[in-house]
Amino acid sequence: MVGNRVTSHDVAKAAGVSRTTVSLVLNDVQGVKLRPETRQRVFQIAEQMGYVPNAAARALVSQRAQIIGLFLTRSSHHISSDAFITQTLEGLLEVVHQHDMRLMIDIIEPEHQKEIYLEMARAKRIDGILLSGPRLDDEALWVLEKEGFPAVLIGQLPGSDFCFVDVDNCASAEMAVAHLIQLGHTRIACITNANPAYTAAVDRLRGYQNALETAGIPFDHTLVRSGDFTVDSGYRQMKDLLDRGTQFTAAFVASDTLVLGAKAALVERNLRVPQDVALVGFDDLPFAQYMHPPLTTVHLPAVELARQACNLLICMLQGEQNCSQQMILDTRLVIRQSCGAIVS
Amino acid sequence: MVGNRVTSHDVAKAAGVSRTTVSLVLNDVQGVKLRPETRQRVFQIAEQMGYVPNAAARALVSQRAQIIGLFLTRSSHHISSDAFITQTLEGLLEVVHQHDMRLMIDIIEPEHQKEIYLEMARAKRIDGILLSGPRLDDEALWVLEKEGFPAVLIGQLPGSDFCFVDVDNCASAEMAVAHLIQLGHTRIACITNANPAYTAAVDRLRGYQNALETAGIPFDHTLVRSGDFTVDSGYRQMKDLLDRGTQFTAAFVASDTLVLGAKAALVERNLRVPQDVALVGFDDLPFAQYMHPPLTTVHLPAVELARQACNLLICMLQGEQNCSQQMILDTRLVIRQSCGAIVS
DNA sequence: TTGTATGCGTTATCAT
DNA sequence: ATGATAACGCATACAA
Repeated sequence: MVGNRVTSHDVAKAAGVSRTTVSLVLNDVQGVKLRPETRQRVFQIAEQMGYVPNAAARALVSQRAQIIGLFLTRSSHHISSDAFITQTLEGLLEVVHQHDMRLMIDIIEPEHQKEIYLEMARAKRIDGILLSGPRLDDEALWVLEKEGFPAVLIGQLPGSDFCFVDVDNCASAEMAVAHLIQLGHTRIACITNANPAYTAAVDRLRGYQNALETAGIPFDHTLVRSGDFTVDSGYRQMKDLLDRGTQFTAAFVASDTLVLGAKAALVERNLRVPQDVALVGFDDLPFAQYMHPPLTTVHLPAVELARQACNLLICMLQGEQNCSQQMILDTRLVIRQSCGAIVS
Repeated sequence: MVGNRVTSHDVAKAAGVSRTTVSLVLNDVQGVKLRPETRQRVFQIAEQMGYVPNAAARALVSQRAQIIGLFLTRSSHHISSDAFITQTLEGLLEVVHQHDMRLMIDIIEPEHQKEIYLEMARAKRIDGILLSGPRLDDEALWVLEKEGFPAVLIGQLPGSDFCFVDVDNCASAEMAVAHLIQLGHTRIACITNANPAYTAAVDRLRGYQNALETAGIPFDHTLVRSGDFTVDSGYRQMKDLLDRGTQFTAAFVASDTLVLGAKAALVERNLRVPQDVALVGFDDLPFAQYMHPPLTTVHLPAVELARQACNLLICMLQGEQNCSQQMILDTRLVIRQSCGAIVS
């Protein structure tokens, strides 16, 4: 029973017609008049035999796999605590379903196997690529661009012509830090969400710097730490900041995931939020509003980001020219209670 | 440049050999002696032309897509806050890479589109199925079983012969609740992780009941609420429990994700953990140890669960008979500080 | 309105 | 040691 599936040939034989007719009926080809009774019979027999056209054969002849590939530029070790991924999946699957396509998912380890998606593209295993979190040091990306393979970035890659959907990470971070400054803070620590190979990480850091500069607060590199997507890194970096005795009254942590860890490090030292240290996050993950105190954070429209990226890619796949090339979605600062009241 | 890829024909022509030779060289077919210089040249030219065999053509002839399908039985609305998914992905991708296969992912909405994976199976779009969180009311599963399509469940489906990898949800929950009872609690609330269509949810609830029964504590249905995977549901159900004035000194929340929400509801009422309400979770998600107080919870080896399930499936795919059919992985209660000290 | 023939790009079975 | 040829299952231009 395993392996030998029913083919269009079987259906044709059972229905007493040719394979062509079967194909015509099942694909509902327009401009072809078939006798209703024939159509009816074929349809019914196909149904009852459980016939489903072979995907490989169909892909081979149609030159489209009907699959889009999602690639995550995280090392496998980091993916398990990344809430952004599930939000991306939600948006993607929604759109993918609408277009009767499928989603293939993979991660690109920074070290090796960088060319996985190049291979998948060349093998036509996927029709298009969605790349979440492009890295500046990703060489395969430039090849991809040169070959003109349909791709959309969730995030940005300065200097490339890729279509992308993103938020303004820099301005958003600036907004968050400005909020802290407005509350009277001048010693503000910063823990980035990832290492500087990720464009989003450098942009958020730049936003932090801009806010400082605008307020005339000198930049102090001893207040800055680099995270790596995980809760644990948030804890470690905040602990390190504390261990070194660096003085600060507020912290901008560039990802809510890391905030969880950072807050734990604070609590461990009996430091209260927001009385001793005000906290601003980034992403507005589902749990942010349920933290104690509820977290003030930059709302990132993650699901929508994924939806738009997927729509854009599918638009390109359908050969449309008028699909807008690059989109920046709005963020907003969601003020809750982790920064306390305004001290004007 | 888009679409017209280089084929084995192109490579053969450029190398001055036949397509057969190209295939032989690139697939490193054993038992065939090719002149080293020919092999060398073919290899080099294929490399420099960026030739990658067409996946569809290869799948068509080899009858294997080299893809395994992961199906999540969550509605799309629930997936975005589900940390279990990312852990599953981590384990899966690791194994899938080892075997040079790919991963396709999809969700099965409870309402409709139940037969998605049946179609993917019949279309041979995937070689095997990994189903995370089987539901009792999933009819397509029985068809799948009847057709003998390779599948492994992450979770269990009583009454079916599917291979599966799971933990003993009942015993684990019982262990967690027993811990609470041992600490002197008798009024213990319970918020399940999902609705009763999910086998894991009913098993965990049963464990709760067993612990009560063993301790001679009467079951009180007013202490039980049903969650739906989300942080929000944890909040709502705990709030509801509180609103109704139900008395309890401890709560077993069958998923750490929901604990986040449940704890927020407690805090909102100025109830302290563990002094006023002791809390035990389930899953031991990455953030659990960083909660305040650090969460006592049942450690679920989620990544390992996925790894084993994937190994099992690939084992079946390779036609091996000796792959163990069903596995139960160990859990353990990680005692942290959300239950306070023993009040003996 | 329906059937025949061809090609999609590969692998596998033969010959040479 | 290498090349021609036949599937794999489908879609489709073309013939009937």
